[in-house]
Amino acid sequence: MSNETKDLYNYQYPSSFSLYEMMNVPTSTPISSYGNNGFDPSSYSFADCLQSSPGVYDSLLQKTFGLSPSSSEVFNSSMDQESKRDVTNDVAGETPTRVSASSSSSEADNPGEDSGKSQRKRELVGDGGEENQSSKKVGKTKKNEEKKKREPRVSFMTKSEVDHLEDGYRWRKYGQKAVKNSPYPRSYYRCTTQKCNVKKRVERSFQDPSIVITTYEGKHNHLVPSTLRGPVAAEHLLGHRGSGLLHSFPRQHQEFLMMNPHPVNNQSVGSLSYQQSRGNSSNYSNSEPVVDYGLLQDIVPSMFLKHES
DNA sequence: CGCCTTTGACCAGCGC
DNA sequence: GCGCTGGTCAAAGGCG
Repeated sequence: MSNETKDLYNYQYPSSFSLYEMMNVPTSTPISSYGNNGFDPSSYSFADCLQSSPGVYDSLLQKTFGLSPSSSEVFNSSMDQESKRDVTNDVAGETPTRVSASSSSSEADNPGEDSGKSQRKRELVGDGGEENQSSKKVGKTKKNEEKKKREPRVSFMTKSEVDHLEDGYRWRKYGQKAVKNSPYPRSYYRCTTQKCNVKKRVERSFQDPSIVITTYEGKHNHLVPSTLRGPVAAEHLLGHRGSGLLHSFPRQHQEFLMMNPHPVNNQSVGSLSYQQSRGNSSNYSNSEPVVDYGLLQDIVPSMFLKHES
């Protein structure tokens, strides 16, 4: 991998894209109708929204930076950075709910595999071979074999009394850690569906305990389980079948996204304006065939397609 | 009995 | 190299 990094948060995005457009939110729609969850798109930065979907993210990388998401480019999106950003930037005095996401080299080609770490662990526990005696030693050797790879991540900040938001999927908690500088622990969950390695972290903001920060990592490779714990059937909940990152989202966000299926008009939205003159957004002229719309269509179905026409 | 949470231990990455 | 921190494992126990 190269060491090149791109700061997508600080990148100067063209003003010809509206956050509302990307999220298919009618600008005239009052926030209160978004499911009463505090999910306010006007409070998001363009980059935040952009990165809320790896599909959007990848497409923009391609169009803006001319980079292929699957190439060797490395993006400056480590967990620490995003966590710090989420926690430190978003809470104090700002609109509480916000999304951010990051993407790095994906392991999506191996969705059913455990992480290298767990493989290593299993080898340790399993055969009891020569490696069984010194776990640390084994760890070092295994380390070189495969670098840790990260799935795309999406973070939400949601005002909620409960930590673990129902999203239609079944999760198993596999860890909990104390968070530095925070009295609230961080919980680690994994999708219980076999061969689905989607994970999520849930933590409470230490600055505003009413805010739950949920970070999803990976993409479900299956439908929403029919056996929901909640009273609402998953299919009904989501409104349509399919898989994708959208279905990793908390129900509130799904509802928010599903409630806004239509493209927006050209109204100005605070600092985020959707300009008529799309012609100057040459960066986004879709002369090249746009790659994977799977996630893209789930979240912002019309965004780039619209520009393609 | 199956599924889930809890929790201490372990490991990797990173900064100093 | 060392210490810190985030992330994960897996045994043990709880619960319906």
